[in-house]
Amino acid sequence: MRMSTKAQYAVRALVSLNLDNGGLPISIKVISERENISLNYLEQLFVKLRRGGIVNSIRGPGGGYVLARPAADIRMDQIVDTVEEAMMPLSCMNTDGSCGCGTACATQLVWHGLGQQIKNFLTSITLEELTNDCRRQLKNQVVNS
Amino acid sequence: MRMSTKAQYAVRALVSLNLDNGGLPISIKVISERENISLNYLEQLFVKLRRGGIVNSIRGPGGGYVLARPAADIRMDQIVDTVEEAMMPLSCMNTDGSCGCGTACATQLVWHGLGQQIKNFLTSITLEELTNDCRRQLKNQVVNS
DNA sequence: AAAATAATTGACAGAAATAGTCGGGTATGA
DNA sequence: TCATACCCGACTATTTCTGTCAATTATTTT
Repeated sequence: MRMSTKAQYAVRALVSLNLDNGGLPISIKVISERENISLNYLEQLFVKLRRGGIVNSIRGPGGGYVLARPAADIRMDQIVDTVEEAMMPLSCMNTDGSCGCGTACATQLVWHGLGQQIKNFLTSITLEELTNDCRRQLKNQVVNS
Repeated sequence: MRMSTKAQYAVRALVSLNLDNGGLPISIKVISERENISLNYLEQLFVKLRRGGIVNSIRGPGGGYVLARPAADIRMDQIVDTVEEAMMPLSCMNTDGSCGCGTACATQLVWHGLGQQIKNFLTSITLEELTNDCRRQLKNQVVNS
């Protein structure tokens, strides 16, 4: 059971994007340096995020990316779905969607239920909340130093 | 986000093992045919399951595998943990466990929380429950045919 | 208009994990 | 002693993940 780095990077990058809002677009070059993620790899992710309607791009000098809607309206599951193709490509499914098990198969129910749990959890968290958590952490770091 | 076929096969195989209990051991050859899973691959899984204390093996003719304890005492998370090495090898962790993020990183909290959710879910289901679900399904199939 | 900036795109490559195979070995009951 | 069935390690193929490179297109500033 694992979550791809794609999803992890995408979330981090979006938090970073939302963190420092003067309303101005931020280039992925900046995010790449700040988050220590390969520039070219980030590009790929942002292409998907743009197509998925999570961010808008602004070209030319001074350009970059901005959120396509308020951070409070962007949920974790949307980010993950956009960046990874299939969440839980699952089970004893044949390519046609039928069950390839020899015996009747109750285990499908389990994986399906698990998928729902994950989905529910990710749906319950917005980018705004996540960013606020991050702001709190940053503040604590300053206080402690 | 995906669950390996290892985990899926292991669960199916164990349900199959528990389903047909005359108290007699069942060979993986039978399970392999019944569940349509490669024999040699199943062997690998059962080696792990045995080492993990989920099943016991009985060698020689008429031998096979039996559950090492009552199905009601075998939980899904134990099966998955036994058969996959690392559940959620996670995050922006460096190899030493520290956080490799440039900025303070709240996203770790999310993945950690997600891991807990998954764990909780899998912990809440026993092999016995799963097998009963399967028995119900089989009964319905007979009625409908 | 030209130059500079920055997004856009697609092709490609290396590494790692996964899935599955093969062949021989060992214990055991009939 | 023979057939059965587990035991084990090495090997291979495939896929997915992660990341790189190069060329292009669009936009703004000068």
